[in-house]
Amino acid sequence: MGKNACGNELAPGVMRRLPCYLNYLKGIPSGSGYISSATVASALGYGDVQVRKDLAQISGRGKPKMGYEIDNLIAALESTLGYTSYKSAVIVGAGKLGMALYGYDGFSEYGLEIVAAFDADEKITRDIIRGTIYPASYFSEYCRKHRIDIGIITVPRSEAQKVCDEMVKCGIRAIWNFSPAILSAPDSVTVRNENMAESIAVLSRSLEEMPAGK
Amino acid sequence: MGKNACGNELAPGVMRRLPCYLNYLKGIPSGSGYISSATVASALGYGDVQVRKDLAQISGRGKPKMGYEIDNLIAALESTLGYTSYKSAVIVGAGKLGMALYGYDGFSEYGLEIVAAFDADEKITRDIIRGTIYPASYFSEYCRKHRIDIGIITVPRSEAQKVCDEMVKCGIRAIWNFSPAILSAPDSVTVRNENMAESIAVLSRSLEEMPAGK
DNA sequence: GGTATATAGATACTCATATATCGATATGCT
DNA sequence: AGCATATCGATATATGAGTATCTATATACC
Repeated sequence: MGKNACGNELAPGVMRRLPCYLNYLKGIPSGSGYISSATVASALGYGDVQVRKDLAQISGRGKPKMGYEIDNLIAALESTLGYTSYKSAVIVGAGKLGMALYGYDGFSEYGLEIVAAFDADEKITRDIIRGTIYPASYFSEYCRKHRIDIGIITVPRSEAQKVCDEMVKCGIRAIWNFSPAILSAPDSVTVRNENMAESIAVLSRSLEEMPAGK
Repeated sequence: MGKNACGNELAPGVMRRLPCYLNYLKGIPSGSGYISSATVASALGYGDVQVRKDLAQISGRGKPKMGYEIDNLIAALESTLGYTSYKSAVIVGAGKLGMALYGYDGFSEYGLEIVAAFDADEKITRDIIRGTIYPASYFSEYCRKHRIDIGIITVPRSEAQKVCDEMVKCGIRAIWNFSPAILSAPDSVTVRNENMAESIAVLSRSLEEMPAGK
C-alpha cells in the first residue's frame, strides 16, 4: 500500500468510473479469483488501457497472464471511494424526495447513515417512515450535539441557499444538493449537485436526435 | 437560427453547464434586457470565454457592449435542452424513491410528465399519492396503448436488467436508471444512470482529504 | 458626429484525458 | 526446463476541452 492509500487527487473521469468497477466486480460470484482488465473493459464499454490506468491509481499491481485479484480490487475501491468509513448525514427538507431519501436503507452500503431530518413546517414533526422529523429551528443545536459529516438539501430552490449557509455555519463541510438552486459556499466546503435537470435534458435530446428508433 | 436549431452534438461539459445557465437566468428579474458573458461567468464560477463559446453553440449572436438578450437566451436554452417538448414517462418500481419521483410535481418545468407507475408487488396496486400503481404484468399492454418516451427504473439492482429489457421491447428509447445496476441496452437506446454512488464517493473523499476544515 | 470603451467573436495555445503502440513478465503447457 | 502466450505497465500519440490573446463592432458619451 503505497502513496495512494489516501488523499490522492483523482481525476473526475476516474471518480466516475470507479463506482462502476466496484459495482461490476461485486456482481461477480465470489471466489472467482482473478479478472483481466480486458474483461472489465468490455463489460463496461471502456478501453482496456483505461481500466489498467484507473486501477493502477488505486490498487496494487496486477499479475501478467492472470489479471487483478478481485477481492483486492473490491477492497481497494471501497477504501478509495470512502465507502468503508462511517459518515453521518442530516436531511433538511422533508418533502417527498427528502422523505424518500430518509427512508432509503441502501446508503449504508456506502458507509452513509442519515441520522436526522428537519423541516421548516413544524406541523410535520412526527414519525413518518423511520425517524423523527425535527423542526428546522432545532437544526443548529442538533449539529452542535452530534458530529454531522454531510448535509443533504431537499428544500425548494428559494430556501436552498439559506439552508446551505446554515449548514456551513454549523460546521458541515460536505453538502449534497438536490434542489435546483446554484449554491455558493466557501471553498473549504464541497457541494455536490444532483443534477436532475441535466439528466432530463440528456434523455430529452436523445429522443429528438434519433427520430427513427430501431 | 442556423444549423444548430436541433440535432447538434453537444459535448458533455456543455450539457452540464447549460442547465446552470438556464437556472441562473431564470432567477433574474424579467425585463432586465441584456446580460454579459462576464456577468454570467462570475455568477457561476466559469470563465467568460467558456460562457461565450457555450452560448454560441445554442443561441443567436450577442451584441458588443450589450451582451445577450436574456429572454432569447432562456428560450434558446429551453429549446436546446428539450424542456419545451412534451415527454411522457413511466416509472417501474414503486418503492420509496419511485413514489417520491412519481409524486414530485417539479418535472413539468422540464416538459416531463410521469403518466403511470408499475410494481411487481400486486398488492400495492392502489392510489397512493396521485395516481394508480399498476401491476407489472400490465406494463407492456400499457405501453402499447400509450406513447411512452422515457422509462424510469427504480427497482432493486437484481430486477433492473429485466425491467430494462422489457422497456426496450416495448419501444422505449430513453431510460433513466436510478438502480445501482449496470444496464446493457442496444445503442439506439439512451441509458442515463443517476449516479448516487459517485456523489457519495465524491463527498466522502472530500471529507477525508481536508481533515482540518477551519 | 467623432471617439472611447465594453463586449462579443475568432484564433492560437495549453493542458488534460483517452487511445494506441511497444516492451516486460509471470504463468501454464509441452 | 524451456517456450509460447496472455496480460500488465510504460511510453508515445491523438483528441478534445478549456484558457488566453487578439480583433471587430455596436453603443454611449462628449
